[in-house]
Amino acid sequence: MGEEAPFDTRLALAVGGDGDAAAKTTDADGTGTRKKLRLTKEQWDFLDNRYRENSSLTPMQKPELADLLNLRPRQVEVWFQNRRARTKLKQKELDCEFLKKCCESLTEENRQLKEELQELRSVNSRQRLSCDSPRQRH
DNA sequence: AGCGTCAAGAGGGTAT
DNA sequence: ATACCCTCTTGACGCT
Repeated sequence: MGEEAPFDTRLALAVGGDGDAAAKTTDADGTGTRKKLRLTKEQWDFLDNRYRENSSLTPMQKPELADLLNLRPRQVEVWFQNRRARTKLKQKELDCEFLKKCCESLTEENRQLKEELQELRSVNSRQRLSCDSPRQRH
């Protein structure tokens, strides 16, 4: 995967284009099922830029961003929360990959060392054999 | 149909 | 007590 572009063709449909994203989040149709909100690419990019500057919100930033992007402060808060979680998960995956490589190279090193040891042992036993054999008298 | 992604809810921890 | 965070979970949605 990777830090792929989070948006695709759905983008155009996000928040229905009326700008009132917040109103679309919960039970908008009165059926008890909450509607799925997708932030627009612009909203996402804006939040992402702010996230890259600072991964946590200052108390001033939350209402400011919410106002700017026409979202509820809670939505901005949740976005940052989820963004941090995604970053952390991504890092875990990278760490895991790194450890896997370490493990592979150590396994290979171990294999080579065992091979060397085996070789040394057989050389050693051959030498002992030749020393221990009865000496020929003339 | 199953899967991945994302926004949001729930619940618990911590600092002030 | 309340504001903020983290983690896990849920539900909607698009894609294959």
